[in-house]
This record gives sequence, C-alpha cells and structure tokens, in this order.
Amino acid sequence: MQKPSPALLSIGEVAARTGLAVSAIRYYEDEGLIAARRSPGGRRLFIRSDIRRVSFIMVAQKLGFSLEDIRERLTALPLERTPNKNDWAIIAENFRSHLNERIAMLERMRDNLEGCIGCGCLSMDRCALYNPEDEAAATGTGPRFVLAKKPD
Amino acid sequence: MQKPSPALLSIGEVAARTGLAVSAIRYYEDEGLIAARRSPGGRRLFIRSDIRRVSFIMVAQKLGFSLEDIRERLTALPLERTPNKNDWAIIAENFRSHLNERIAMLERMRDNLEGCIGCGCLSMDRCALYNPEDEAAATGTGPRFVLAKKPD
DNA sequence: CTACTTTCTCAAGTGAACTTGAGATCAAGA
DNA sequence: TCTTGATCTCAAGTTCACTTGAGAAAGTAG
Repeated sequence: MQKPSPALLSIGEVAARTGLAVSAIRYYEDEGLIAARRSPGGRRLFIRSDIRRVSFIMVAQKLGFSLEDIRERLTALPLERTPNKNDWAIIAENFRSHLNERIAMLERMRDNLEGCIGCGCLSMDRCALYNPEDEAAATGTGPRFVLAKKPD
Repeated sequence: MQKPSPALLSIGEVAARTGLAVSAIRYYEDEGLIAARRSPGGRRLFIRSDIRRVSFIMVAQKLGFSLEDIRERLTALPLERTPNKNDWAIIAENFRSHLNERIAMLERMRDNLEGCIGCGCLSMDRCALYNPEDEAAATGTGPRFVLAKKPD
C-alpha cells in the first residue's frame, strides 16, 4: 500500500495527500498557482514539493488570503525546481507579517467591542463601533472606526 | 445641510450614513437581516437604530462572518423596536467569544509559521505547517496541523 | 486483449454577496 | 405644473472558488 515514493506524482496522489479535490488541483493549475509536467499520454505529473505548495495554498486560504493574493506571493517560489529553505523563508516571513496585522486588527475590534459593552455608549455619539452616525456621514463611508487605530 | 434628524430615514440616507450601497441594503432586507416599514408610496423607511444594525453587519462581515451567521445572531435583536443596551450586550458577547477564538487560531498559525522558519524543518517530516506528506496521507485529509493545537 | 479505473478537456452549474439594467413610480423644488 | 432625482420591482449579470457532467483517451490488473 505504501509505494516507494516515485519521483513524480499523479494528480490523484496529490489530491489524496493534501485532501484537496482533484478538480481543485486542476483549477489551481489553470489559475497559475501550481504547474505540472505531463506524461507522454498527457496526464499531469507533479513533483513532491508540489504537495507542500498545495498545502501552503490551503493554509493561506484559511488565513483569508484570496487565490490571487496567494498566486502573487508564490511567484517568489520556483515552479519547476524544488524550493529550498530560503525560498520558503521569504514566503513565510511575508505571510507572518500579514498575520500579525490581521491579528492586531481583530484585537482592536475585540477591544472596541468590549469597551462598548462596558461603557454603555450604545446611545450613539461615543461608541467607536457603532458610531458612523455623525462622523462617518461627514467623512465618508461606513463603520470603519473599528478598523482604524483611533478615530483621530 | 443638516436636517433635523427625522424619525424615519430613507434608504439613501442609510446608505450615506453607513457607506453601504443602496442595492446592498435592499439585499439585506430581502435576506431578512434588516426590516423596513414602508411609506404610503411604497418606499422603505428605516428607524435610526437600523444604521447601527447595518453597521454591525458590516463589521461582522469584516470579522469573517457570513450573512447567514449574522442573520442568526441578529435574531437576538428586535427588528421593530430600537434595541436597548442589553440587547446589544448579548450580541456583542457572542461575537467577542468568536473573535477570541479566531485570534487564538491565527496566533497558533503564526507561531507554527515562525517555528517553521526558524527550525529548518522544511525538509519535511517535522514541520507542523507543511507536513501533510506522510501523516496526513495516513490520517486523512489536508494540512490541518496548523489548525489543531498540537499534532499530538 | 479485456475490463476497469483514472485522468483528460471543455462547458456549464453552484453559492455567496452583491451589482446592474430596464421600466415604472414617487416626491420635492423652480 | 413640470422636471429632476430618488426609489421601486424584478430579472439577469458578476466574481470567486470551485464542482459536476459528458465523452474520450490513458494507464493497469488479470
């Protein structure tokens, strides 16, 4: 049952090992997120590191990145060669900083939310979360106070 | 330019004050996220607290909640009456715990990512982030090591 | 070689969250 | 009153990330 790990993998093997659907893998290839050689008969053949690449795509998606985003960031990784440690480190660092930003944003939201519960400001006019009422009407669009560090 | 804040708001006013498109507000009504009375002529009329409600929907979306999710949670808020402090507190508490979960998940991901950069485990076999290779093939599907607290 | 499984391509469908367009109506200012 | 501008409904279109289906060809086990 355990094949001696051949040099190249079929799309089915990549699917099995990543948990992704075969159709999704084809889609990712169409979208330029991964690249496959072909067998003489025309079937896709992947190198082992493509599993990691696909896994990374899946993780990045869970982090909220669009495929477009991911595709751009992955251009830092070679398509034909197995990426080395340094290749990955660049990518990882890139994602790490985005993650930190995202975490910080969620924490700001949480804190604003908590502040709102406690402060009783829900009567408008003071609440940073639900107060696009006057200020947003003046300055532009939407409830983005939560997203900004400070309304001022 | 500053109207004396009439009791009821037109859809255009709600749009202007929340930054949301008029069409989106109609859509939210279709989806049961908000409710509007109607003028004799058939136009939507909103109460002032609907601005807060719409803002809340927008914020919750940024937090990654689906409209379906939001709709369910908003059932805790009265549609016809202006919600009071307690109404909002229940909602806010509900979101707060989800936020905390989400933050914790992202932190786990970040830490795994950082661990991976530092430990040089990218040669497979050890990396919690990019190692669905063998273990995932055995246990099931996909790169979910990041999402779990520990691969154990 | 036969049978069966996997994969191929290409077109079309899906669901979420809206937007756009058409044609009609409502409301307000000159 | 006339003329804009805002709004109405309803149908259809849009983007993202895929899935599904049809029909054909490739690979594999016996």
